[in-house]
Amino acid sequence: MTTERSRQVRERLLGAAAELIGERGWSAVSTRVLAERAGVGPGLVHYHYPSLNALLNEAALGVLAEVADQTAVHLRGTAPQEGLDLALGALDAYPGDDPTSALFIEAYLAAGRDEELRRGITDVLERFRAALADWLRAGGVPDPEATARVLASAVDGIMLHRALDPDLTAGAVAPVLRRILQPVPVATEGER
Amino acid sequence: MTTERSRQVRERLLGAAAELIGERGWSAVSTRVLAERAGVGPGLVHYHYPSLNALLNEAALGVLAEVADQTAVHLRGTAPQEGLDLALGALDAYPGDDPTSALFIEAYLAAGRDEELRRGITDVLERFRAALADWLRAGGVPDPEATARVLASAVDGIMLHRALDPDLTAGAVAPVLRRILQPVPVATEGER
DNA sequence: AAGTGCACTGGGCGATCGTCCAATTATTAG
DNA sequence: CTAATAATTGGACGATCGCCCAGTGCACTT
Repeated sequence: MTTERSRQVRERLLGAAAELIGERGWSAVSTRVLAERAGVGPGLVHYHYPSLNALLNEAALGVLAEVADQTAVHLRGTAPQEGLDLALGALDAYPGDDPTSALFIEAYLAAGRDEELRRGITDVLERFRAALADWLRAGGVPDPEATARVLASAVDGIMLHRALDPDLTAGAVAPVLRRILQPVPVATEGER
Repeated sequence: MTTERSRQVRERLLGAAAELIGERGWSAVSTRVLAERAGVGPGLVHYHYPSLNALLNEAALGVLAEVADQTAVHLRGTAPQEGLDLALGALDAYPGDDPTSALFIEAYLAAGRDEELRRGITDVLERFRAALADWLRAGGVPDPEATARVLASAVDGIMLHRALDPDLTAGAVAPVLRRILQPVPVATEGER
């Protein structure tokens, strides 16, 4: 039987893994530093998980799913422009060189080399894109499906670049990204 | 003295490094597999380069600079819409799960953990963003500086997502991304 | 108190890591 | 052709890797 204490240990291991993936990079996380960060013996990793990689997969997927679902919930019910500002503001909490931002990118890369992780991330991403498309559709944004894809990619791209370009703040990005949410050439009456 | 033959060997080492970074990930490239891929003895790596990481830095930076400069040249003189289609078409040559795409992302991540690499990539990126901004300005796109930043980020983000979303083709992305290049509906661009 | 079983420790296993270096080969200078 | 220098090899070094496992501690039942 699995006790409450062991559940807490697994949680600490997952938390330590999420930190270390971002700090050191996916393939540079070792069982020993992971165990040390979690405050347990080195052998515990392979007691609770079949392999180190399985632990890393679960840790990364957990963080991704949590951030994605939480973002989708926060967006629900807001107008496109308002929601965009809100999402970008939340993005400002991740400076780009923090462990969480790096974890996202590391997970995407690792997914290209691990079939199981790829499936998991694809599921999370598909759900997030669907929620994003619904939100865009409700806001009257044209071509919501394709727009959702591009928007999700662009936000991750900004997260990726932000570590190398401190000027890439939400304030600088928002006015440009806003154009994506507006209908094409035909001049309608201005909002704002 | 450095002979022609040794120059070719260094080139083969750099080429092998660029491949392996994309295939295995930055921190999973070892001196021995690198030397084997380049067809030389394992000791040659540290004969030509002070460390393995120095070789990886130079290899990644070389590819990045080449792609960036080449893209900037191709864009020069084209109209915004036309150039965007051209750039996205060229992007289709990288399916997302190919070594070159992954190399880009790996290099960005590694830059967060290596000060020297960070400086090198920042230079390349700054040059590319400046060229992109000039091109946008010539095309009459509003706020060319910020637009260039967002566009560069978005393209990298699409490259990142493409490995996980085969539907993210140039054809699906272009119509959405095109909106970025268009002025906002209401002519007067007020500032706050 | 003895028994049972999960949680956990710490060290051992062979493999591989980055780096270094003596020895060997290829190239060039005199 | 010989001497000198550059280029290259393959193996050694200690450290670290993922994984495994015999042994210990602890909570709970009987």
